[in-house]
Amino acid sequence: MFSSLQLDRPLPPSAFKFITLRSMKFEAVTIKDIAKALGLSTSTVSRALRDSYEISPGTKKLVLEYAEKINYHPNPIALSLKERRSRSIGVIVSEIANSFFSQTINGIESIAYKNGYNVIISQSRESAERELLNLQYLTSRSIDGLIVSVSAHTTDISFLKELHDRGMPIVFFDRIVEQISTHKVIVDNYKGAYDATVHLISSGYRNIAAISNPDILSIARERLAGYQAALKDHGLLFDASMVRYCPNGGMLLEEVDTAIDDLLAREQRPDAILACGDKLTTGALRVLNSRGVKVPDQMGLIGFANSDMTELLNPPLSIIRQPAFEMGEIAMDLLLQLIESKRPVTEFETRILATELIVRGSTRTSPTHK
Amino acid sequence: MFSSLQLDRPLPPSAFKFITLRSMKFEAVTIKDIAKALGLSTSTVSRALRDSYEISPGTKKLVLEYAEKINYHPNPIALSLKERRSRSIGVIVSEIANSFFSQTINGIESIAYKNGYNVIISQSRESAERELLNLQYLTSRSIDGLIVSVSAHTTDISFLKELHDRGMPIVFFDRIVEQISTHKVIVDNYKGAYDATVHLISSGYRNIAAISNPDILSIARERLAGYQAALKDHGLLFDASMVRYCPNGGMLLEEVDTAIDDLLAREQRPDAILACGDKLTTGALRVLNSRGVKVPDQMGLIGFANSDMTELLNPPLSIIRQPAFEMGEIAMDLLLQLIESKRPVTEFETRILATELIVRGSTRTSPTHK
DNA sequence: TTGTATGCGTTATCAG
DNA sequence: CTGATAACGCATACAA
Repeated sequence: MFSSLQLDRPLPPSAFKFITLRSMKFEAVTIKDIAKALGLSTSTVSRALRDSYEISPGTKKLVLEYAEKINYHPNPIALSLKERRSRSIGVIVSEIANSFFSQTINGIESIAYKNGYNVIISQSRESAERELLNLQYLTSRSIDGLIVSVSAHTTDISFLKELHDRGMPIVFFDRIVEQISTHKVIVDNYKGAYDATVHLISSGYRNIAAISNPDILSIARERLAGYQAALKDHGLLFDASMVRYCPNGGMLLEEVDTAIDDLLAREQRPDAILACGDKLTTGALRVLNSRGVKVPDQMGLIGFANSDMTELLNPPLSIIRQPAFEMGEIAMDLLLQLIESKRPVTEFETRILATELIVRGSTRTSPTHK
Repeated sequence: MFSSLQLDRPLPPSAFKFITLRSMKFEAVTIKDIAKALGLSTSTVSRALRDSYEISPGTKKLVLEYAEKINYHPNPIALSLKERRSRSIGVIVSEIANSFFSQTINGIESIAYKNGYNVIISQSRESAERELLNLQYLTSRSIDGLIVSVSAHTTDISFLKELHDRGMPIVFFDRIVEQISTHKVIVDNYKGAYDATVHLISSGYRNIAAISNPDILSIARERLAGYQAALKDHGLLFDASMVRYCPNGGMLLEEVDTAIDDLLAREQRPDAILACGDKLTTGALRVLNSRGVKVPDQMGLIGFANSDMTELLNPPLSIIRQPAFEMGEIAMDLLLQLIESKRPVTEFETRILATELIVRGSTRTSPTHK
């Protein structure tokens, strides 16, 4: 059954070739071709195709049938030039190969698809320079709108601001820019971090550290605020030195290494860690594993995470999950409103979605608190 | 430090609004604006911008400086219309939110970016219909080329074939279409599966089952061929009933459930499983966990996987890793060759990359075999 | 009901 | 060295 393949399968993983022919460029059918073939003018054909009331049923039928037959499709580029809209939108994220973002893009794409829009994706890889380049590139590609989650290093928002001021529809999600008034989609980061911290506390942990994205990101500040409030509400002291920042949001392995090692080396060593970002959660877990620190017995850990692999971890890891797909859907939806609103937009929304606290497995000790 | 945020942070996760004004549409600067402002003709401006030899240094300087000042960027849509190329390529994968594909897209995007190309992504979600729709949509968007990994259900390749025959540059990767002669990028699936199976055998497993993508995919056949050969080379019997197929490649949870449950219910129950696809690997692990079957003590497991979470699993899981990023880079590179070759292409390559067998953790029993 | 002319932004061809 | 004009594919105001 599989033997044929087994026999003629070349084993060495090297490149091999086979010969074929390939010629002419890909040429599309135009309205002109139809007009010529049918002895009509291009305008008549155009109108027939758009089902204009001015065209007789006969010609209409003739044109439509012929168009169908030769597989005519209007050239979207010509249309874009005419309509001054490209029907494509740009998305900027820090990296595609990150569950949260790929799920968000998934949501964006699904709504875009339904509405006949293309999604053009580019990654900043947490570099503000690259983000700016992408931004310039995308806008020079005449996109109709932009969905953005800024990099961990973005401090200069002047280009985004100018873009917005000049009328480019923009929707921010997750890592938003607070200073720009437009639609925004975020989760309740404060509550997510608060609840997660409370979960750690009620699991018996008392000395809870946090690792965070850089402070310039609003999500980082919100999450830390939630963390801090939870500590306070449960009579625990907030110690700023128990918070470690990773400038690249965990994109660099070393920064998580040092953050965790720093915490482990403290004389008052934490008994649990709150990881305030997807990459930070996986990073913390990786480092703790490699240092031989058992989670959750020797160190409690909870963090923001979206990969479906987290449910397979053993011992199980409790996480704070963001509704990534829905965030993408909503962002695209809001963007479409901006793009397609004829009149000036006067109100902007900030959609705050709930996070999901997924508690997995048993906790280290029986709760001593509440 | 964080107290300001903590105070004014709205706690209930509901939508709130604030008022702003927003008016005019986003209008780009054109060559005409420059011409008018400088009292020149559009052709002169165009030539000055392209640094043509016919233009005097004085005018050139004038134009360039003014263009810089008012932030001129050529309209790519007008350029596309003129040059009959869009400088964007289409990518079709089964789903973005899958580590393998998102890493591949990462690679594609990085090469595309360097060469001034846009990447337009769409997902088939393992549906042949949706794949066809996407294909029609992308080609009607006048893309310059296509990078495709077909869905698990794709049997009718006539549209792809016609596209290719009409001159559309196409590169296949991973799930290739063997019948179409063009560049292809795959890993040595046969060897990957062979080595993985040998690893299971040398770990002491003797009764090795496999779960696979549908047989119509060449990668599925190649992997099973490798599996089968490894069994044979080690004196083990191949039993076709030990192979279970998941029609949707593991995209549906139930299909993995039944595949694994079937295997567990056999009178001669397998002692190990080879999972021949990323989704199948995570799926198998999920089901085994939920059924209380301990890996690797009660059931050996090895599979194709790309998520970086797999390294955090405990007990550790050995996997077969595909160099996803590199595959993307190579695919984009080959596509650029096709797009930018002036003369007809006469030779097509199939790049076969090596998989990486990542062995993690200790094996269940000491090897009884070699 | 159909055809002609114009413009979207750009470059290429041809004149001047 | 610079300017006018046509063309890319399409839609539409205007003419017939």
